[in-house]
Amino acid sequence: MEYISSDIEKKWQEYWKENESFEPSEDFTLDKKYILSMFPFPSGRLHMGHVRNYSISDALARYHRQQGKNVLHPIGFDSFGMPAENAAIKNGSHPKGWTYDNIDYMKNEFYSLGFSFSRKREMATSDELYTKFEQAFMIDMYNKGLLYREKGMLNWCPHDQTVLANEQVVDGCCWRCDTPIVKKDMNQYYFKITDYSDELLADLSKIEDGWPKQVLTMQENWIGKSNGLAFDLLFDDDSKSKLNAEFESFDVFTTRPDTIYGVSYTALAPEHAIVTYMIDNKLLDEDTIAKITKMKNTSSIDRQKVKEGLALGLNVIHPLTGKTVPVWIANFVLMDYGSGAVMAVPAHDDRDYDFAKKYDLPINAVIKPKDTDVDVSEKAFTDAGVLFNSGEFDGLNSKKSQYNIIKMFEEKKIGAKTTNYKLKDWGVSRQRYWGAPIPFIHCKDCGLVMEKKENLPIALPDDVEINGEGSPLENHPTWKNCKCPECGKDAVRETDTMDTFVQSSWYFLRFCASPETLEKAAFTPEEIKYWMGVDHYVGGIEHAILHLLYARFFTKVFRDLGYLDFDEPFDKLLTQGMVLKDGAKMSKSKGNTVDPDAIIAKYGADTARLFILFAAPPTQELEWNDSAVEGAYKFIKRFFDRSSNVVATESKPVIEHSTLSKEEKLARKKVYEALERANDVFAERYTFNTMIAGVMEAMNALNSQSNTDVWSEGYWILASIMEPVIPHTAWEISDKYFNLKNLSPQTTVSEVFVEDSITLGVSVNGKRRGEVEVDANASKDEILVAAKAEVAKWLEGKELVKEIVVPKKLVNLVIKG
RNA sequence: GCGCAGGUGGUGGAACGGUAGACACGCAACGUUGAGGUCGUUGUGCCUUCGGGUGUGGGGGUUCAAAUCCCCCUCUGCGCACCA
Repeated sequence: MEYISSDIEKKWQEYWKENESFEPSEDFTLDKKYILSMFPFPSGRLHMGHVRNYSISDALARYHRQQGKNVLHPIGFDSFGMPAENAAIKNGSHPKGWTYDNIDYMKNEFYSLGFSFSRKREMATSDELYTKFEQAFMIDMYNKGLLYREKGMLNWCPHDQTVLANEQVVDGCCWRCDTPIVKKDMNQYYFKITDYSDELLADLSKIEDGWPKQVLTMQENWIGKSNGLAFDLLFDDDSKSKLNAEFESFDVFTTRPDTIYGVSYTALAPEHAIVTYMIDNKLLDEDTIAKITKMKNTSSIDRQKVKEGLALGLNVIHPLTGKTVPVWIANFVLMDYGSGAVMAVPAHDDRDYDFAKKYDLPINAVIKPKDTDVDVSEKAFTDAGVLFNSGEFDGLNSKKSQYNIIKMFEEKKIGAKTTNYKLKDWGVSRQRYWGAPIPFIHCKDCGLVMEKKENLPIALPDDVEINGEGSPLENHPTWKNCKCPECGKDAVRETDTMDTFVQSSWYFLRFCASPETLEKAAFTPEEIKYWMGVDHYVGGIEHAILHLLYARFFTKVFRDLGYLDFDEPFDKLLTQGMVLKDGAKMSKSKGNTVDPDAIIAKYGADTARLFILFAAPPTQELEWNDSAVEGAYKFIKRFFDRSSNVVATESKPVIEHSTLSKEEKLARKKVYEALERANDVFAERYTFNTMIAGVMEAMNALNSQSNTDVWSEGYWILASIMEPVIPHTAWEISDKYFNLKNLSPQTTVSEVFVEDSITLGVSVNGKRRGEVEVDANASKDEILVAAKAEVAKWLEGKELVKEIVVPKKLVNLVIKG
């Protein structure tokens, strides 16, 4: 019988659909596994990265299903977002039609790959039902103070005409279209993620066993916690009067209080309130104001290129020495970190050093290495060391003095130990159409008012014109008009929509909702309790910060809102590597893509899945290789063809091992080795490539013998091992010969590992010189006699100083002379 | 600059201190074939005077034994980056 992939795959895909083979049970007493892969954006067609992502999660899902677990393996679409609008502008399509057409197409692709998703839980985040529950959460979060509206300087992408979160600005440019970001002053909604900075950082320890270290580190760096001293710098009298007594002081933060005696100037961000006051009140000359304005309008990338500054003509008093210190503006001081002002110690900070050199400011060294003198004539000395020229702290090391200096500031009540974070609140409003509307209303009398929950969802209007200019909701003639839920007077809806990362921050909770729950609630507490946390989360490393941080944040918020009672959503995270071709990431612009549909048409889904899981371990990059794909196809064909050696049976054949020939014994051993490797791979290593290699070895060994029972037993087990990888072929074989009974937990047989004789490597001084075959029960002395005979020529005339026998592995003889 | 990951045949990759290169791709030879492909068998790290030598980015160390552990260097990829 010939292997015709299309016939077999179609047959089983229909069978799985008709039999609802992959729907999870609602029996919450069963052992569960929640296997989740990051859901896709409905871009139109699957790419190889998708195939890899879902091949990995599907293998996990199918394995655990075979093991008798109640498996939830859902799929959905992250379907709001700008590409739908961009397509609308380009082709005149409607974002909704475009999106749902793409979803239909991609769903077919998924099922043609044989992925074992729960069909009943399919959803898209642009579904009105999804929006309904999400809007209710927004209202809850607002009421809890976790969502707020504020005017501020925002990241604005001039190309996409929308605001971006800090996380979405990459190297000063838009993460989507690479356009340089400009700052724009406007109203924006924020999630108060900074309330959770400490917990998001601390709880990384709760998931460190299940997450890649790289991701943990990236999140840690992103949150960016640093401890230090915050204190006020008081203006001298002259400066106070210059400022019309409006300002007494300003606040600075330092992580190096040990260098405080080295302060030779201070610097404000160009956006600092004192600078703004001086500009507004004409306390600076025209030329200076023009320079500051230019500084403020320079993009963040350009601002990093060269240090610029200006003296303000103000002085503050050093809190410890009492000396006056000049106040400057410096472009490297960031308004949104700390207080937007710094104390500058050029002798011990690289940035301060460059700036001092440029503007000829004093460089006063106060820290030196333990054993030598310090030299700051060429560059700053930024290491920790020993203090000098530091009054009562002379002679202390950096660490000790930091503690003492902070303590002294606290005792004198002129400063305090302070923690700063790089993490900022998450700006979530977008001035776009294709997103979830923010369910808030602006009333002239009542101000910002929440929509009533019974009126949700606030759905998008379909009749919009999308031309890329301004917000279609803002320009819609009627949609935004409404009545105030509080006073009933005319009011207008918020026309901003939510960042699409909001939808992906809780979709994994929505998947827990059973078909019965779907309409009634986002999910029930029982469902969440049973299915969460996600046992295996599979996705790309590119989400290491954005999505994974936001999802962790939402989980903690939902916990505090009382919807659930755990801290972290994803127990284990598997970040798959990229799919490359010719050494570069597959992309349309590079023209090096391989279309999954074409591979399925030519070789079948099983071949695509086998190649992808065999070519590299899942966490590594995967280089596409056409002839290796061909190789995967040939293996499946061989696997299928040789199944003709099997005799149909409904239970695994019982074999009397001792009566078998050497080849037959070896075949059984290889089969059971493959089984043990498979169990190990699924338990912790996920190196499917080695599991498949084990099956190939077993196949090679089976082919070297002709015992029908050994063939049947071998296929009983190998088809079970391979089912998560090549499900169609495995079900076809298992159905034909085993009535599918072998797709179940497999037990090992210890007798196959018992050997009559074993081969040991023999090395002399660690170098391999030969091998000996000895009886399995041979004593150490017997082994040594044989080993010495084997390598006699190497031992001749030498003194044997040590003999090491590693059981079942090797013998090492150490000689001298 | 800081952090993380990594460097093994012609290629993808095995080897969780114990016979380096499993398994596969590629290549070569032979068989099958009118030819090509498929399929099957065999070989394949490098050098070699066929004794052997050498070999996991480079150098050192620990060990009876190191791709694996430790130190230094180097290169590559990824992330963060004027964060005070």
